[in-house]
Amino acid sequence: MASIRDLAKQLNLSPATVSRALNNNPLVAPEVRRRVLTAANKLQYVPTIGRRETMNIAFAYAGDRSIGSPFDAALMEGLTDRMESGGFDLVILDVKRAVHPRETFSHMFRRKGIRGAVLRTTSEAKGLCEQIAAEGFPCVVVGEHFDNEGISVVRSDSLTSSRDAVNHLIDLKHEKIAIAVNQVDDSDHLDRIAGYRDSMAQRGMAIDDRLIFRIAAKREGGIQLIRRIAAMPDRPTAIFFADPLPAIGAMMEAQKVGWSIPRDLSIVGFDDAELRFMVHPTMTAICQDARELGRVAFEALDLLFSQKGRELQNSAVRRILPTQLECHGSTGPWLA
Amino acid sequence: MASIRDLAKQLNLSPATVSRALNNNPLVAPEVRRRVLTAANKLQYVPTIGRRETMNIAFAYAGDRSIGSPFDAALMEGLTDRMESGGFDLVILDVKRAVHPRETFSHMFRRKGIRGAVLRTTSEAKGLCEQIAAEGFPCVVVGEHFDNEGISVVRSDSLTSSRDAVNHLIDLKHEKIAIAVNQVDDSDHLDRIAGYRDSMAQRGMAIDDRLIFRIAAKREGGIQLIRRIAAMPDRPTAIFFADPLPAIGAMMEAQKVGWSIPRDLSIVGFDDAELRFMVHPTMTAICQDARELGRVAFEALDLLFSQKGRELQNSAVRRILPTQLECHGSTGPWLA
DNA sequence: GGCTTTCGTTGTAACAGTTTCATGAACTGT
DNA sequence: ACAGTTCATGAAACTGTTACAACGAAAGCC
Repeated sequence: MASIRDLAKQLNLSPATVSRALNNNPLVAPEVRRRVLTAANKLQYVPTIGRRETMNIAFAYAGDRSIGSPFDAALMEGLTDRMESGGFDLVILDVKRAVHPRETFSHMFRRKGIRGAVLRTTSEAKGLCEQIAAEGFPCVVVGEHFDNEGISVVRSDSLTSSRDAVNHLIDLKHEKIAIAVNQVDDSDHLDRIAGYRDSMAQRGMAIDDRLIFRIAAKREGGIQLIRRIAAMPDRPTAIFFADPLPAIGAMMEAQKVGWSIPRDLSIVGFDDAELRFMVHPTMTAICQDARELGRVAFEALDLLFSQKGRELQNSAVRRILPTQLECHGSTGPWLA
Repeated sequence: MASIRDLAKQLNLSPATVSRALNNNPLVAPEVRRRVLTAANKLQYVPTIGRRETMNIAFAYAGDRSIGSPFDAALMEGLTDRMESGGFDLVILDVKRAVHPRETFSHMFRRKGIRGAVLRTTSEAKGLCEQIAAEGFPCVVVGEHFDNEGISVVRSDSLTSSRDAVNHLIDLKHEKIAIAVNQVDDSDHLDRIAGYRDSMAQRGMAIDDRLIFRIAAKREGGIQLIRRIAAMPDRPTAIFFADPLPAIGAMMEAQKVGWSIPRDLSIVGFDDAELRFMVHPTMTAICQDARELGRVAFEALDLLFSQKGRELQNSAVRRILPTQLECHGSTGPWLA
């Protein structure tokens, strides 16, 4: 509704200055820029081209750009599925790179004609997402969760399925069950640890903190973990991996060391794509439907758009999708 | 350079009508629209917002959308690597979906403020790419090649490395060497067959057409191929796969059938990502650097932009990147 | 046939945002 | 104190888009 000229009138400025402030032109006083930006946020300014509203949605990386992962690809696929019916276009973005020095994030999005963002983040960049949401820009975070109630989130529920995974291993008579989690903390991964603890406690198993491993969420991490436990006096007989790639690395390395899977070691992994079918033996894994996650993310964003007009505060959306434990060939009974 | 008002003046129309024609508004006579579009193409019309040129580049799927593959993801990663320095944004697009009925492709791109496109295509949609290029819209096709000299192409050279792959198998004393290629024809895959034939002929091996298999480029395709050759009286002892996923499917299925790799069967695959490290044993494969392909694609497009001003015709760019044969654990000498 | 109505097409004008150029204020050097 | 420089801003000119009016041709009605 509010145009640049409306903002200008309200702030006693010229449209030119407002435009410059919004575009991060250095030729504008910092104090004036701040006033313009706060006004733009308060009045829910949306840029238009001519008389048409811009129709871009961003797939934005908040932390390190993990584009290239199957998870992200599937996410985008789901997003575009739903988007094109509404005439939206998807723009790929790295917020840290795209933002100019001393520019607000919402400001950067508006400059690019973006109406809303689907945020991908790593744990260390969570604060960045909170900042964007706090600026009042319509955004949905995928795959993380926040204590902050004001942030819209779409993610999978890994707590329940983590319990299922560990229960599955206990049912198979394993007694020394390890868990391997990404070394950088992340609420979703904390859930997986919580699921592990829950299940162990509920089934009356002792929890040995030395069996909770922090590793790099890459193939390398799994390889190194196998080397570590191979040197242990009484090694675990089953490992639950909270990430896809290290699980695969571990399966390879275990076989290289001469262990047979699942006879000498059972492994439960995590899979967003079809990696579980590409290894030998096929991998028992917790599966999340990343494509569906993308679809739901767009629907959440769309809801946010329609809410934005009516009511401003406390309109956060939270969608939690179930994940499933699929049993394949990498887990078996412990016979020793 | 040319604005909507320039076009209007030249065509004796109002700016409004030109804008409508360019935006596929139905309220414009078909004859008038045709005149506007040809003029827009001739004058190399580029839309601007205010006085600023739009800075969008499309990653466009011409055929079936294969977004979700590691190859595409890596391609995008490479593209964005180079793009952001120039202030460009990447827009994901499905041309068939995005184009309105009776709308030109270049027209659709311009409507969305897109300056140039990187085209991903399947073999059956090659004609679509030729059409876009014929309309004079700056575009680069990735991964295909064309007889048509006027189309800019960035691709890997799979001919040489296909020869290397087959030579490698011949060096290992294999005598019955099969090749498995995607069942839909595609110039890049024809190259791989040509490389196979070249090498076999040069080394004095008989070419048995029954050892040239057409399969689906999915994991399933590889699985079914193994079942087929398991039933053959004198089966091949080595297979060269021209696609990543069936190679992996085949390795799995072969081991399921009880064959040991590489003792009972050698396999050379194809890899755009890191799949070769995720299977057991690690897979000998022809590797292409998809990320680099993306970088080069942007550079080609950038070159096209700068050429466009000076000279109109015959400014097609062709970049062919080398691929490499990496030897791992899935190939070994034939001892029978 | 003459009139009105309707529909399709086009132009005018008002609007969106951006940038060039000019203007004035504040600061700096002598 | 005065000239020169730098910085911030506004007016104006220019993008592209759409609401509204206007025009003309075809169709319907008496």
